[in-house]
Parts: sequence; structure tokens; C-alpha cells
Amino acid sequence: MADNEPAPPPGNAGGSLNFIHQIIEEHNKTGRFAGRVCTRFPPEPNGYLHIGHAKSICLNFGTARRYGGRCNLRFDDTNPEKEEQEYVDSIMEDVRWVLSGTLPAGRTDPWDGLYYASDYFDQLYEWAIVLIKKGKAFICDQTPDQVRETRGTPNKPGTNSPFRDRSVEENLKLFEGMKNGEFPDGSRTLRAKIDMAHANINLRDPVLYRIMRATHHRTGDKWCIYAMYDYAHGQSDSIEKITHSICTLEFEHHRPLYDWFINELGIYHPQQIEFSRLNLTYTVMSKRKLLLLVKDKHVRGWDDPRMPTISGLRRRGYTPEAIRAFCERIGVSKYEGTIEMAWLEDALRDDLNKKAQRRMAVLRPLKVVIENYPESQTEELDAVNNPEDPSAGSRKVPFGRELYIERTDFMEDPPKGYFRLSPGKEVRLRWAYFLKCNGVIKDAAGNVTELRCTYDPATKGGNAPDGRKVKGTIHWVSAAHAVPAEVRLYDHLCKVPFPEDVPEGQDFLVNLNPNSLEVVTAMVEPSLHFSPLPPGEGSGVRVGDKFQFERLGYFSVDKDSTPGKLVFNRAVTLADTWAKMEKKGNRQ
RNA sequence: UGGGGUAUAGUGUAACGGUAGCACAACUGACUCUGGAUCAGUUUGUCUAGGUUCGAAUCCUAGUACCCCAGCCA
Repeated sequence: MADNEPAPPPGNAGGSLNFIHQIIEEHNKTGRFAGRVCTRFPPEPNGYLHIGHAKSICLNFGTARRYGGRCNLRFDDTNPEKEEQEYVDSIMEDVRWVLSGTLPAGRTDPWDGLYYASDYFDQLYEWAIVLIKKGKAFICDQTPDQVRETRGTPNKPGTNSPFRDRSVEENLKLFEGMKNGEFPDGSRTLRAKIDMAHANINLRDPVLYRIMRATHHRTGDKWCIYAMYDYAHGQSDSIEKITHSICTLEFEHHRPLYDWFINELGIYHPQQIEFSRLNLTYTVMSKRKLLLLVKDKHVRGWDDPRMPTISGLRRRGYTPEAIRAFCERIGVSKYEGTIEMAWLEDALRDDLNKKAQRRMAVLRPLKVVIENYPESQTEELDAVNNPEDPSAGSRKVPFGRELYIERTDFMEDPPKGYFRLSPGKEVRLRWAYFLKCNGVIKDAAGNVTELRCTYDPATKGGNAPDGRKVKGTIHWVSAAHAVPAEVRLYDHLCKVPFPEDVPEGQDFLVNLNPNSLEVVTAMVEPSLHFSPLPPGEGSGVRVGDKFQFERLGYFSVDKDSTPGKLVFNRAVTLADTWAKMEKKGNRQ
């Protein structure tokens, strides 16, 4: 994909071509486009991009890159009622981010051309006149209801509009009147004159232009008629000399209509190729549904880390490399399946395991007092920053008489196979000493509030000179030095793998996971403190910095952080064999 | 009694008439100062029924299942 990025590991895509690349290579062989490859990514600026768009971005930009071609970013902004500049801005930011690190030196934008369908409004209007003059389009005065009623159904042909046989002169005059604002919104349309009995409903005299007085984010109030997507899209591709117009499956039966326009107009003919859109378990992926989640405040915004949006994934802690690896792994086909969320999560773990420095953080603290450790003593111990990357070096972590450990790392009455701390048992404190539990202090309700332990001074660094082994190693932070931090623990947005599968009359909202966000106050090691300074200035962590909290998962510094308060998002947990064993035990 | 698509392990994706492979998941085991990572191994598959062929996931015929289409949305 990129010059400075290693080739993807031999996954399912390794070595073999996806069906789109096969088609392109066939075209290159036969000279259909003279060896030229030009693709485009054509979002409508009516919402934020999601992981499904990332698949399309990787496909379109990756294909262009692969064949030495070009890829445009084009905003299909033909419906001013739904489109906003905010969305344009977010889309550009997200495309840049997904592709960041893959660009040749000196380039900031991944697109070879930045276009808007609104750039072509004048040309589209001229072409409409051409169609009218050819007798291939007419002004229709039917109401929306009448249009619907006369369109027929999949099983029943439609009937001709009574306005279908207006003269060319009258059509021309009325169309100009439409453009000049002489008629009210919705009172007339320009329609193609094709075949009201066509088996493909898209060819039953589709609407080309509607009257709509809405301020367009780019053309302002210049127009009060707007082309329909179907009329604009194919010609936009044609204008840009797109060779391979890659889109999702639902546009397959629009292709004959696009071809009809191109042929009637006698203009350059791109090749449209359809692939199946991405579906993921435990989430929803349509802009309509995501908009609903935002508008009705089921989540905290488009970039809520539970959202499958690119901005949500970014905030959660995903890296562009992980997103790209995921898109590479899932492949491209026309089969409409659903990818398991575990694939996405695995891609992130795979990336961050190599890159993220390790830190110790205790999510649900349980106090430990080491009775044989001197009262006022503290010391600094060496901790390796990343065992996968020696160049990451090491750091000092403070140790003292009082510590916090994870509540789940202690059990008073442990089951077989539990090798963390329990009365009389010994564990290793990561990078520190062996620790043995001698007593348990409880509150009136019987909850464990504190552990009384002893340590073995001879095991400093984590190894026993007598060669004795411990099975468990647990993480900890020194109570005297610990820094409280807000940690947001995320779970799947939806509580079932296929949230759209609901009984009649219900919608996916019933399947939202009520426990998708849990907020805890964790204790983290003091090397983690927030810096508001730009990267490179002073010490501390910045928004977006990622760490592995040992044994817990990967965490990213959230933008809500302030110098007085760190906020982390849990991007993904670590694989947890013990949790799996427990789950299996419970099932029996 | 419409049209357009798609069917290969649990999930995706290869194989383009010649040993059904890979990844994720699951399960074993090894190793480990993260029950992480890593390594080794195991289980599970060509929608069905016929046909052509020495040989079929692939070609033919007939079925079956699922998806999309009746916006002046994209």
C-alpha cells in the first residue's frame, strides 16, 4: 500500500488478487483504459465516516497506489438539506488520518484531486438540456404521491406520466423556469424518459432534478434546483475520467441508469464495480442509525469511543495502522457477510503490542500493607517499558510499604487453578518482590478492605536466589505515589452480535448494551502525568498517547484530560486466559 | 408469474478443470517476571440434487437459501 510500510503479512489477501484487482489487471491487459487507473472515494457530507468507509478508503486509495494511478476525494453534495461543512471537515480529517503514514514525503493530503459534485452543477444543468433536446427528458408536474403511485411495484409495471409528451420547447422553457425559481418547491421535476414498464425500477422515468430552496454549503443560494444523486454520480465520475468506479452492492441496479446517461450524452464511460459493504458484529453501521445514536444522546457524540466511526475509533485508541491492517485482512468480495468484532480488536492488539509502552495501573484498588517493610522507606525499581521493543528502555517505579493491587488479584477462597494472591500464598509483584498474604481485614459487611502481607527482601527485582518459583505475577502501584485517573472501560455498543435482528415493531435500540461504558477511578503509576504542552516539550503524556496497562489492556489518553486529571479510554483488553477459564467454569 | 446479486470450516477469504489453503475464533501443549506476547499442534468446510469429465468448489441442468430494488435520499 505504501512505500514506507511493510507489505501486509500473508493473510487471505497475501499473494492473491481480490476480484476488483483481477478486473483491473484484465483491463490493463486488454488496454481498456490504456493502462490508466483512476479511482475515487465519494462520501456524502451528511455524517461522520465509519469503519465501513475505512474499507472503501483503503480499497480506493490502495488500488490507485498499487497500480500507480490516482484517487480523488469527491464530496457527493447534491442534497443541501442534509449536508454540512462540519461533515466535510470531519471527512477530510478522517481520510487523512486513516491514510497517515502512507504518503510520500512532502505530501499532506492523500487525495490526488479534491472535488465536489457541486463543482459540476453547471455542467450537469447543460447536460440536462441536452437530454431534453433529445426528447429524453421531460418536466413532470406530478406530486410526489402521484409519482409513487404511478411507478408501479417490482411485480407491476408503472404508468406514464400525463406530462411525458410535452414538447421539447415547453420542457426547455419549464426547466429554465425551474432553475429561475418560478415554481414552488416540489411542484415539478425533471424526469428521464426511459420506460415505465422496465423491470428495473431505476429506469422507470427517474427524477433527475427537484426544486428545493435550501442553502448549499458551497453554492449558497445560487441554485433552487438540485440534481438527484443518480443523475450526478455517474457523470461526475465521467468528468473526472474515473476508470474504476468502486461502490457498494446496493448500486448494482443503478448501473444501467448511469450507463444510460453516459450513452445518451455520449461522454466518457467509467467502469463501475460493486463490492459488499462491511458489517461488524455487536455494532451498527448505517449513517442513519449512527446519527440517531448521536441525536438522541445514546452516546456522547460522533466521536464517542463506542461508536464504529473513524473519529470514535481514533478517540478510543485505535491506530491508523491497525485500521488499515484490518481492512487488508477482511478482503473484498461481493458476499454480504459479517465480520467478527474480534478481528478489529485483534488488529489493534497486534499493532499496539509492538508499539505501546507498558505501565502499571490498578483499576479497582485493594490496599496492601507490607508489614515487614520499613515504615518510612521507599525505593525506586526498574521496570522494562516494552519487552517487545528493547529500544523502549526502562523506567523507575516507586515502591513502598503500602500498595494497591487489583481486587480481582486476590481471592480469600480461590478455586483450583487460581494462581494470584490468596491467604498463605505467594506471588510476584511485577518488577518488585515476592509477596505473601498473611491476613485479611474486612469491614462490617464482610468485604475485604485491606491485606496484611510480608515481602521477601531477597527477591528484589522479581527473582528468588533460592530458585523458588511463583506461578503468578501481579501488577501494583505504590499507595504513597499513586496518581488517581479516570478510566473509561468500554464494552460492545450492542449486547448481541446482530443488533438489527429484532422482533417486528422493534428497532436496534433495544439491543444497545446498557453496560457499554463503565467509569472507574484507577490508581496509576506516577510516570503517568498529563502535559498540555505540544509533543516534544517537557515530560508527561499527551492526548492520544497509548499505553499497555500490564495485564489489563491498551489505554489511550482522552481529550478530556487536564493537567489536574488524567482520563484514559480502554481501547481493547488483553487476551485473558483466566477470564476465559472462569467463564467456562460458570457455564458448567 | 418482476429484476439484480451472492453461496467454500464458527467468521472472513483463496484455489480460475488437477493435493481445498490462509487469517481470526476455538481447543491441546511448550515457553514466559504480563494467565500478555511467542512457538508447536488439533478440530471444523465447497448450499442441494443430477449431469459432463480420468478428475469438478470450478463446467452444464434443475432446485434451495439469503441480500438489494417501489425517496423529489445517497
